[in-house]
Amino acid sequence: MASVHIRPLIHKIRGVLALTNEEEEALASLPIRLADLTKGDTIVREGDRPTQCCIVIGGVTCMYKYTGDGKRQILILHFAGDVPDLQSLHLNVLDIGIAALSRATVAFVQHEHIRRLYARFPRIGDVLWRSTLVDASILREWMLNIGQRPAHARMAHFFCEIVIRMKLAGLDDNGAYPVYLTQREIGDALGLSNVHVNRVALEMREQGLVGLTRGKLVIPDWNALKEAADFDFAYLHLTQAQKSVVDA
Amino acid sequence: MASVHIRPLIHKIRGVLALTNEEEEALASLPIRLADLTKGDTIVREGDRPTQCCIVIGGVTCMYKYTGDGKRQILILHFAGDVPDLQSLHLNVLDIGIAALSRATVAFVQHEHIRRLYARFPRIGDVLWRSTLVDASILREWMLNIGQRPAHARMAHFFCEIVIRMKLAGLDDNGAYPVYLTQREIGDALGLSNVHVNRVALEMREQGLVGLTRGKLVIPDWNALKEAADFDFAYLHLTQAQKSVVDA
DNA sequence: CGCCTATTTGACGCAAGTCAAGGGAGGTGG
DNA sequence: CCACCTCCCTTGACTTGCGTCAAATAGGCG
Repeated sequence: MASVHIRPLIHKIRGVLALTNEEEEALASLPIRLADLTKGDTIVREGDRPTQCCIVIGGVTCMYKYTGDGKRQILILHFAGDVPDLQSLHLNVLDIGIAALSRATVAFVQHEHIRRLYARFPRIGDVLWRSTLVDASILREWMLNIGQRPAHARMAHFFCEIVIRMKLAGLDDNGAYPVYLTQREIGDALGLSNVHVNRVALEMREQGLVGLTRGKLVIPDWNALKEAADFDFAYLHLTQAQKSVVDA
Repeated sequence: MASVHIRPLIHKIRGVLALTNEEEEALASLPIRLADLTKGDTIVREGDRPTQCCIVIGGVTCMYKYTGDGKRQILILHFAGDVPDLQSLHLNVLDIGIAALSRATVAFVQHEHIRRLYARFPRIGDVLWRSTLVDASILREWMLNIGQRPAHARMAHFFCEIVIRMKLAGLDDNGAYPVYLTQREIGDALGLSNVHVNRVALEMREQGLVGLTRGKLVIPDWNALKEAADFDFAYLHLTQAQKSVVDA
């Protein structure tokens, strides 16, 4: 009973590795449980001990964490093909929560099935491990961003990353990117207040760096944005195949 | 030619896994090249394509990253037994630099030897993978710390983590912890200016939360510090064995 | 049309940055 | 053994980026 839903994951893996038919079939026949989510739905919470991983099929999800006095930091976003809580395979208590930031579809796969897949196809295991390392690299860049860059560059950098990662996931809608982020959420991701995000966003709009209307992100001048962001691809660890997708 | 130098790594792995004699011997006979470093020495830099990993044997090292205009963010510290650039096994270009923050000894192991070790002893491979996930968890907590906590709590949190991780590595010198951090370095780790670190550090000293003299960190009142830090262990993913070390 | 949520705007305050200068402490060389 | 140099810590005065509070629009949706 091969599933068409798993396609985004296969697409993502293909960016790193040329899959054999056998491997692809094994992926396609992973037993999954689908869930449709609306904006704001929680997928897993801090302290959970999941027995399954979650694969993003469509929409945007975020990993987040709260301080004791209720301030939220959004740690990373995930798009179609990403597996946000792959770590739960090795760390049994979750240190983070994951929620949907837009309407989203996710697929749940029991750990045992992933482990069995690894055992049969170590190359797939390696790619998944690799993807956790790329996520860690993204975290590091965000930390640099939040710790050292002023609000303007910080936001620009955030948008640069989103654009590239959405392009990779095939979510480019003719130069518009359907993130459905509120300014409050952007603030939680950047360590800024919603009010300040608003001020900076208006400024960036005037400068023709980004447009953000009705949840769609538009970049009128990529080079200007990249410049403002002090942006360097390297941390995304793109393969040759992925680079050509991004450049297109 | 079994090496005594690798002990800290074995110690760390033992915190997670009871090693068989065979496994331990394989670890002890890993071919390594030792290097003695002085404070400030660079181990690897952004853009490198290493063919080896680096194991911290003694001292403190840090992973860091610079913005285009020369501001440094320290991303994570590493102590005896840690393997800071394990990621280089799967990602061939480094997105970060690593340097010594004190006099330090590190051991270099060629990738191929680590891969061979994995192949023979998958359990060791799993523990090493796990350790990259714990590092990622630490990064996430730092991001929350930098993004959402005010300077006072931020610093307190930083010290809490250092104490626990140094205890785990067996570096507790009767309640004093030999970090050799300058206030500038602490600032680079916390996204604060050195001047502000100084002001907050003095305040914390007056409150009896931490003492930091001649590179030795002393915690007069652990509970008070923990309280001030909004600190929760969970993100360190300690095993039962490790918890009992920390509580001691 | 009316409600709810998100964006926008303004006024104000503060945490933290910047600049600059002085004082220690450790290391080095004459 | 002293003189000097170099970091680092400390302090003060001043500035500013960003947060907070509060209220006024503007959109989307039932």
